[in-house]
Amino acid sequence: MNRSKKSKNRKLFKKKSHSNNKLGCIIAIIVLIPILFGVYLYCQQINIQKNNELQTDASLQIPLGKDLETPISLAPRQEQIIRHSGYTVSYNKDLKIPNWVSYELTREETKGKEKRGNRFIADPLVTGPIATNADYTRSGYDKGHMAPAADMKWSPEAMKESFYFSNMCPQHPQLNRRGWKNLEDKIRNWAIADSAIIIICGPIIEKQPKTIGKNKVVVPQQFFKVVLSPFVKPIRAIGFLFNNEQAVEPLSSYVVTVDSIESLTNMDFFAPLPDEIENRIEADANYSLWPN
DNA sequence: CTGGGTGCC
DNA sequence: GGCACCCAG
Repeated sequence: MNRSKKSKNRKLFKKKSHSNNKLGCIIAIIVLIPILFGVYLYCQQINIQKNNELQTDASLQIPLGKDLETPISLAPRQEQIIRHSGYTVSYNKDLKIPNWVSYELTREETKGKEKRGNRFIADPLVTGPIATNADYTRSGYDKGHMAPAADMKWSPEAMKESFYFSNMCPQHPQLNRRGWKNLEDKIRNWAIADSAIIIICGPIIEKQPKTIGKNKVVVPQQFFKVVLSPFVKPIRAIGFLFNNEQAVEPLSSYVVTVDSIESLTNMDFFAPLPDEIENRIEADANYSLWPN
């Protein structure tokens, strides 16, 4: 009896120990999985940092972030600067069009799948008059996006914002649907190739501009686009200038220096860059340096 | 909302 | 063909 009890006890003990081991294993796994996952994420982070170091010339001390996207106006003018999630706009209520629109497009953002919205509406953050659909209807001009919808596929919010009239200019159909669109397509490819691209674009207005619609929406004479590839070595920038008319020539024929667009618009682009770098890249207009 | 138009990869 | 820019009704 004694023996039997002892044996039973031992059995019980053994059984208990076995069950403890099992429980221990499960707990260990539960604890280990998040730890391993954390380590994995940390390694990825290191990798990303490493890649950025590889792609960026660290010695240039390039300040990253929104400031590079925001041009400085050298001449006073009507403007309301609005930062949307997908782009920043300087809206001009006197002209009923933007002075400029800027945003950064990353490689990741180009992979977005959000569908084109097509709902053109007033910008809820604009104070003052703004264009309507009726102003554009049968005007002979397209509602031309400055920040294109196709660059906002990464977020429903950004997609919606891109259809605000603060992001729209009267644009010749044969510019909007051809030269301008071709440039947008090209820049998307550059964003993929160079990991990110900073884009600033807008209208150029003549002295006595034509207007359309009841709201007298100003019809720009020209459109500019300046592009910065901040993560390549050497860093590069390029400018484009289109007349607001049919644009069917190869994109290279619309290339100008960023400097020349600064003169035309009285704006300073990419000011946070070290002067030496800024001066060099803004005087350069070499289309062949850019990815295909 | 749908249908139609055009150009380009 | 699909996608991008749109237009009109």
